[in-house]
Amino acid sequence: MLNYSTSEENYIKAIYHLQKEGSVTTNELAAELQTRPASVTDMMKKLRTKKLVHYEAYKGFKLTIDGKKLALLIIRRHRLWEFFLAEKLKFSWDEVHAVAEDLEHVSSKKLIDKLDEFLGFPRYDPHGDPIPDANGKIETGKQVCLPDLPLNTTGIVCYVSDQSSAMLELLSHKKIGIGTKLEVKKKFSFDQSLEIKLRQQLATNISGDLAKNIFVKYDE
Amino acid sequence: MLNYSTSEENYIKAIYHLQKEGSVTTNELAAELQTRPASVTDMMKKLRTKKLVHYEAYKGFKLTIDGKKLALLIIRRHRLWEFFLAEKLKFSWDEVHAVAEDLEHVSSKKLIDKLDEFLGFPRYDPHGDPIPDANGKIETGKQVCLPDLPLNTTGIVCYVSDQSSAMLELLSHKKIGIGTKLEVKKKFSFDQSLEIKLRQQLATNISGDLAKNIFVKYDE
DNA sequence: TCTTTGTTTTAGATTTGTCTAAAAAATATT
DNA sequence: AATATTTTTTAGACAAATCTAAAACAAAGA
Repeated sequence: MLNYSTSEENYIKAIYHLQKEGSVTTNELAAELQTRPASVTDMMKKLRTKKLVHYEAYKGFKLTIDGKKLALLIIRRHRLWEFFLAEKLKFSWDEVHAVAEDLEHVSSKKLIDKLDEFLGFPRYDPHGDPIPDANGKIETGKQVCLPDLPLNTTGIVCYVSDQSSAMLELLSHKKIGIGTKLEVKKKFSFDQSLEIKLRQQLATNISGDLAKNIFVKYDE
Repeated sequence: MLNYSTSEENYIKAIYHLQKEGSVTTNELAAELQTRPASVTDMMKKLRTKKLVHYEAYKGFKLTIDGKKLALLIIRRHRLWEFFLAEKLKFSWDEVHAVAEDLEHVSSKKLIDKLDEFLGFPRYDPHGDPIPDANGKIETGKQVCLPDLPLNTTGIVCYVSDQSSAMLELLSHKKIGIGTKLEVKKKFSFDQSLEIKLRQQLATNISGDLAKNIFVKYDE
């Protein structure tokens, strides 16, 4: 894999994030990167000659296979550093992003793969976003704790952080386990309790304490 | 502390390393940084306006107080990352430098101070060079294991890595302890054994196995 | 001291990434 | 369909960091 400038990497990453589907426009990219449309056009020409984007004048851009690979590599670096900062250096949830923005451009492959190993091959960053593996494979969807599941979005329970018998007793009584599908219908700010829909039917209430320990996967 | 470009930081670091004493010349710096004398002159004018170096045309350069502070900060980052790479990511001794060259330019103060804490406030990097603390204080001298002590240079024993009773018995028999002054007079490649001078007088022989576990401080 | 040699600086060009302002193309409106 | 609006691209400029080639300066030798 060749080496790319910080600027090139930031463009590639931004296209990846915007390119949920369809292609990305000049103005969208300029807004995302806090830059001017003219700068975007300049950079797109360069990334086209490097075969990282498909681009024809006035027709928007899409990542090529190579561009997508590069994007996933940068995201891998970013999310591994975020995990490191939160887990090992005890940065708070909201501080990790800014620092990872810088660290993600350090390009040593060995560094990232060893960091991955050191961290125990984590699968999600501190925001619940999946971390691509060394081959660029990435899970679809996101993993968050139950209070962070958007309203009326189906999530699948995938992990429970507190494994005490008291916790497990409560869960089995409510018939919630790994793989259970659920939706959050309402959040009560008073006590952080949630009203959820279980297996497309039953409505139940869950305390804030319980909800914090339940992790679910969902598709954005 | 303001923010400086990677290039500016590399110049500052290079001046610090060359500026053992006296001032640094254009050609010296150009050689150190693998660049051209003309580029050095250009950069020196810039660093002068930023008050990081003292510089008059044709008279060489010296770091200002601020320049020295910045140099020590960069060296702190570099050596902490080296320690991290060797200690946590299990990079080998000779691989850490290149990667740390990139990491050292990530400028978050909080990152470095938290990394320092995470690593347990190490005092020496994997090459035995001292790590400046958060205030920019740095020890003079270097810490290495005995086989790496240059010939005919006085070192002071400061640490013994293997603390087994067999090891300590051998050391006390040879009257070597923390604080003992010694010099290496000869190294035998056949078995890595050393001939050393103890307390400015006695000559003794030390096996390679023993020598590897004895750490000494010395001034360069 | 004058001259030669070597070092350092200047002048001008290049590359990368950005910008502004104007032109061109695409899209929307009447 | 013709016109107005918005989007995108081009053209030309700029700052940072570098380079080459030439000029200026300093140091050393005759």
